[in-house]
Amino acid sequence: MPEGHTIHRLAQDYATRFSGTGTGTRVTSPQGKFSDAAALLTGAELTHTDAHGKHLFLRFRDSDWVHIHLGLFGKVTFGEVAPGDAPAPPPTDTVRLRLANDTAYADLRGPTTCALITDAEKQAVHDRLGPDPLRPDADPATAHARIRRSRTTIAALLMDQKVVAGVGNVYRAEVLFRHGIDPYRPGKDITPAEWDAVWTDLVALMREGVRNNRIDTVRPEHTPEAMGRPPRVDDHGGEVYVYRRATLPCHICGTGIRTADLAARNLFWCPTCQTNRNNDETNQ
DNA sequence: AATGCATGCGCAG
DNA sequence: TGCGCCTGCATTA
Repeated sequence: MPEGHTIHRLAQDYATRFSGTGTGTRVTSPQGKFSDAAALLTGAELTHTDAHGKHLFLRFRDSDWVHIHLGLFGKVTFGEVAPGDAPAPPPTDTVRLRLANDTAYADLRGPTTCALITDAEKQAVHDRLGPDPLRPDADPATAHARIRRSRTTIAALLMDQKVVAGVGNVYRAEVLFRHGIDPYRPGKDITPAEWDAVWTDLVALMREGVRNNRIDTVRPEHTPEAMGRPPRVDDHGGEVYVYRRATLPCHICGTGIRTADLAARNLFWCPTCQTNRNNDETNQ
C-alpha cells in the first residue's frame, strides 16, 4: 500500500534493523528473480538507506544500491528474532528479497522493481523525479513551474512523479479536498498561493503518514469522535474525507462524494466543497 | 474455485 | 488510451 510515506518509513525501518550493527546481512531471494545479486551482496553490511518519492534505495558496502519500487501491491514485512529464540521462519516462495541478521529479518514481495544498481543509475532515478515533500532538499517552486504551464488537470499533475514525487491516489484526492480545489482544474490556473498551501499541507500530512505508517487526513474537528460519527470501517486504516467514499455523504457538507476514472485511476471528490473556479467544461 | 480489485507505472500505438 | 506486470485479499458462486 505504497505512497511516499510508506517508502520513507521503510527506509527508516530497514536502517534501524540492519545498518550500524557491525555485522553482515544475509541476503537471499527465495523467489529467485534476485538470486544473482543476492549472492553478491550477502555478508555485506547495509550502510545507508534513501527514499525519493516511491523509490527506495538500500546501500551495501560503498556504492552497491538495491533499487526497490513496490508498484501497486508490493509489500515489505519485518520480523524480529530474539537471541536464543527460534530462528526466523523460512520465507515463502514469493519472497523476492530477504534480509536477515541475528535479530531481524525483512521480506519483500511483489515489487515491480528490485535491482542492483550503481551510483550513476541511482542518480538517474533522482533526476527524473520531481521534488518530494518528504525530502529536506525539495523545492516546491520546481513543481509549480511545471504545473503553471500545463493544461493538464491538477489531479493528473499531482500523480505525475516528474512533477511531485511521492503523492499517490489517496494523498492526491485528500489534499485537493482539503483545499477546496476541483480536481479537473487545469494546472495553469493553480495560483502560487494555492500551490504553496497545497505543498505545505502535503509536507505535514506525509510526515504524519511516516510517523503513523498510515494516511490520516481529517482535521481534528472532523474526526469520528469530534463529529459523533462511526469511524471508517475500511481496510486501509486512516480517516479520510473522500478517498473510496463514493456516494457517502461529505463530512463537511453532506453532499454525496463523487468518483470518476482519471488516467486509469479512481478519482474521488466532493462536488460542493471542491468548486470549479474556472471553466465548467473540463469537468467531464 | 473463480473473480475482482488495489495507495503504480512503463510501454505500445 | 489501454495492457501487462507484480501479489494478496475479500467477495461471489
